[in-house]
Amino acid sequence: MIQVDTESSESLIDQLVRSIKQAVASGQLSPGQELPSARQLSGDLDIHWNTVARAYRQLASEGILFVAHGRKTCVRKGALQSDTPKAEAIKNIQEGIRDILTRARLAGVDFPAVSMLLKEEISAWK
Amino acid sequence: MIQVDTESSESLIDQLVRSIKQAVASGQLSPGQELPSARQLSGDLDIHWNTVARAYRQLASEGILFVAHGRKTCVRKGALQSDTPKAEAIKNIQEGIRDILTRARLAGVDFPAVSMLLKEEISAWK
DNA sequence: GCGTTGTGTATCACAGTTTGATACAGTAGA
DNA sequence: TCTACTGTATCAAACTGTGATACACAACGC
Repeated sequence: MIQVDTESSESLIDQLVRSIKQAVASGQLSPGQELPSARQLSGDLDIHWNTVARAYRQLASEGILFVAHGRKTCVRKGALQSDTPKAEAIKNIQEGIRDILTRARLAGVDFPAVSMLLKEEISAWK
Repeated sequence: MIQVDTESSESLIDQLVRSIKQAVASGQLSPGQELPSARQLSGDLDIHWNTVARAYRQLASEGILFVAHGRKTCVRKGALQSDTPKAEAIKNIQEGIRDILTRARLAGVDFPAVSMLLKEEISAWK
């Protein structure tokens, strides 16, 4: 479920943060649910456990996870009740959309196709 | 038109590459059109000109720009006729979409709103 | 032709970031 | 309370991004 690619130019921590956020947003990880320990997950992914611990801490600072010394890490109840202002979030999403449209056009994929892909992804979402 | 943010965590080169790609994809820069020299653009953006030169080279390696020693840099004719396989491009776009849906859900923005934002961006595209 | 000016290229050095190693400290449960 | 398991803190090595600066090629005016 949670994956990283050692070859990617994106840092391991960023990949972990993104991957875990996606798991939470998609419902693969529910509020309250425990995550594997940093050491255990790092073993599965074949990276250093400190890297996982750092990703956990970053997600905690963003209000997604609950992390405490000596205890298991879990998804924060309320991870899905954002505290960031909507306007900013929307601006952020717009930037992402512009980026996708850029990639699509440069790759010769037309915009109706992108719309369709969005619809598909939405219905694939749990 | 081309902008960078020195405060951003994204590297200057990546920002430039993204920004220029967007300009090409949106038609603000047309195939054949000359870009400002690295030194000139760097002056406008208040960064080192070597950084701009590096972004130009990266875009050249991706087939977007035509760069040659001693000559002005321009948008490659055929920048919009991609040579990357469609299947790969679509996978790439899907990843981008998943990322946007993740951000939306975590920010409490619902999916119909995302669809609408996409429609808006598409119609705003030149 | 030839010099001047403008362009991108190459390479080195410094700074910041990412990752790994390892010692530490808190928690839970037998 | 002891053990096994959590996350935390901190230092060092490797890597990456950026800047400085010397170089080489092209265009243009004389």
